[in-house]
Amino acid sequence: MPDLLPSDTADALTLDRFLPYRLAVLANTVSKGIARLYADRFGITIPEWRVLAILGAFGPATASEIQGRSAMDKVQVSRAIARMLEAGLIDRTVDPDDRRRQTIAMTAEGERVYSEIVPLAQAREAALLDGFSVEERVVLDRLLDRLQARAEAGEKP
Amino acid sequence: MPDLLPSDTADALTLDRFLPYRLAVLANTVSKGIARLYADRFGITIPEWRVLAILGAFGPATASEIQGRSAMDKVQVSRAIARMLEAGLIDRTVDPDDRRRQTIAMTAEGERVYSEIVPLAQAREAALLDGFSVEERVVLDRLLDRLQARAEAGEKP
DNA sequence: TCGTGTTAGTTTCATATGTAACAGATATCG
DNA sequence: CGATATCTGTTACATATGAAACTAACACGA
Repeated sequence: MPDLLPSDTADALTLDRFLPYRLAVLANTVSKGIARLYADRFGITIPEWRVLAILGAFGPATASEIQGRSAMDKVQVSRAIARMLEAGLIDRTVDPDDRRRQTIAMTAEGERVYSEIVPLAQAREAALLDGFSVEERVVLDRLLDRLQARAEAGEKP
Repeated sequence: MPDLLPSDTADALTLDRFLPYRLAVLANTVSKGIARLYADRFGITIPEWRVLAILGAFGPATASEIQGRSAMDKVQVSRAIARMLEAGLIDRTVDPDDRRRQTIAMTAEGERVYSEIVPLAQAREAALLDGFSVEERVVLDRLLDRLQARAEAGEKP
């Protein structure tokens, strides 16, 4: 019998078929694999990579914009920024109109690291999806979006 | 193509469509939702819930068996066991044939907590899949298994 | 039975993380 | 104006985590 179907045995729960557990294990396996791509080579962490990815995709941004686009909380963003400033991957300039805000931009070094990581990350994503047909990728894409929406909907009540 | 902005480069990567990132965010959203089910009410953590789930599904087991069935490392299992012993949810008996091994079993209290959590967890899983047809559940099930296999395959090389 | 190697499980230590408190800047409303 | 609220970002503290060192028990060959 396939899993994820309404169970006939009412109270049995097999951990390795339990969707939240499977998602946690899968995400963890994938994250570790990706992190190894840049942890050793560039000495950056997952939050730092995410900041780079946001800046690479959208250009300079404030910390709160990065936060909004990355599902990281502001403490994670603040700490990632601190480390990246230290490492010379980004610089920041205070917004003259609102001196609370600081616009973050990649340095030339940050751009260089970014442009090296992106192909590695994309190759890893492609490897994950190796053997998936176009149709399967579309289905996966939609199912993940729906799961995310359901997960967020279940948060508030 | 002019290279005015990083986002103009051909190989741009949009974080919120990047599969590893999406999996991480989804798993995190789901895990937090589930954890709230038992964190407040029963005072147990995710590793402890996993130990309970293993014991509930397979019966008494040693720490290393729990480890093998749960994708947790032995440190996590050891710490979960220590807390659960303290809380009276499990007890352990030294294996007379091999005194390094300790068989872990739920206490009556552990069984009670387990039997209360299982329906909550299953309801949460059902809520996640609400609106998914049987066919969609089957497809999701298979895609997740294949992704997990691909993710593990990408670990070694 | 001694020595070496292996296994089960625990502890240590350095780092990562989340919550909450915080400081500084701006916004609002009387 | 001026008091208060709100926003941006940082810091402090307590807890969680993972890697590696460690202890105790067993295995097995010389």
